Amino acid sequence: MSHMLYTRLMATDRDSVLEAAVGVLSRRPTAHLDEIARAAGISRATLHRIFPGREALIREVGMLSLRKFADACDTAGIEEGPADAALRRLVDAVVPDAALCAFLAGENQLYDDPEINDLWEAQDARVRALFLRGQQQGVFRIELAAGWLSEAFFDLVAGVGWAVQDGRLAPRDGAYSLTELFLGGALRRSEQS
Amino acid sequence: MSHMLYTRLMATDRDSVLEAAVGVLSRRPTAHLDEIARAAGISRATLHRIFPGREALIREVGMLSLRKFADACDTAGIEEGPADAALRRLVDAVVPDAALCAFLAGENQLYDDPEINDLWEAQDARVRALFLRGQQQGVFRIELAAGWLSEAFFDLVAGVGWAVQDGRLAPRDGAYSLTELFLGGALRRSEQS
DNA sequence: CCCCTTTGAGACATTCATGTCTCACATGCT
DNA sequence: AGCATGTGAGACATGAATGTCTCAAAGGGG
Repeated sequence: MSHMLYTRLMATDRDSVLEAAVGVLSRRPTAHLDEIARAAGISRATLHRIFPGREALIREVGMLSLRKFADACDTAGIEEGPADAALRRLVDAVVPDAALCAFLAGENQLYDDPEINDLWEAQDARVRALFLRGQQQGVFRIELAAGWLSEAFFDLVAGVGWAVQDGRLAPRDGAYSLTELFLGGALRRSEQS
Repeated sequence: MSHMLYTRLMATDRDSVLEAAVGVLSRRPTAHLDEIARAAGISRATLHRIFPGREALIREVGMLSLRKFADACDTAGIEEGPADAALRRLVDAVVPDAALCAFLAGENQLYDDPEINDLWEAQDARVRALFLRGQQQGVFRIELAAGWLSEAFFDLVAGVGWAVQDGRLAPRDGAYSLTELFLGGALRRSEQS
């Protein structure tokens, strides 16, 4: 009985620790465990009790980030309807977790793990497919490779994550700024489409 | 006499080592000194003779990167003429050294150094001023904050650096892809401006 | 041809983050 | 109150990367 309760408490604890870890690691990938533990409000000993070691912690953060990104793609339904509308939905779904994407972008060592790499590859393929579909639908420019659009999109999502974390961008401006710049570009147009 | 010759040799050596270091560090900020030395084609001992230690090496790479970026801003003449044309010139000037920007973006610890931070602040201010001028000239959209445009621009430059380094983007496509996406956005427009 | 300088390879000490352990304390339940 | 479990603080060992040294070899200049 108490076992199940502990399990549930541990679960929420794990996630809250992981989110605190993202906050630190997305900004400083080499942060010490002391720092991460302090950010999570626990001691280094407890951190070690939850995760066997640094490697495991990083891995778990990566898995959480990828899971959340996959969830965002699901809720946004990026394979449904017009590609531009799908992308707008994706932005809205993913910007709240932009810090996770910033972490994924900065922690290249993550992709040494085959499972992580496969998961990432799968999500990346989904996004690439979205851009490819958009080009076939005639809503995205065909002069820019779908792979580049996908890559640039991730870069900007990560950029929003960093900017919000450092207070250079208001959280509520994130989605708008990202969507407008990515879809519309920086140039002002006399003739509005 | 031989002294001056040595000095010159050392100087070119320093720069070539720094460039090799950028190649490694922009992708893996935690790379060991062995790795960096091997990438530069020298031994760890010689690396230590040129730079007192890891910290100094990182610092020098940061200084070189900032210097090169400042040079790119100078050659592009970003404070001259229409802002959109200035930005195109800046892209052309900076894309060859995009890996350096990728390094600057990933090595946040760099900015603990006041001198580095000041140099960066100065360049960032120049780019922000460019976007602000563009907005005043009516060529850049005013719905997007100049600070955000500047930040997103750096993110995309770094993204180009990473993509080129990993072979996901052809070097000669870098400038075009960056300019077109950043200025024009991903959306295709029926009425071409 | 000899000497000077630089380099590379390796051994060695040192530092620091990590991983492991113990113990005292707090909290929650019976 | 008594007990059990989880936690924090700290000591300690370990391992890896760094910093320092020596020495033999290579290359260049006089």
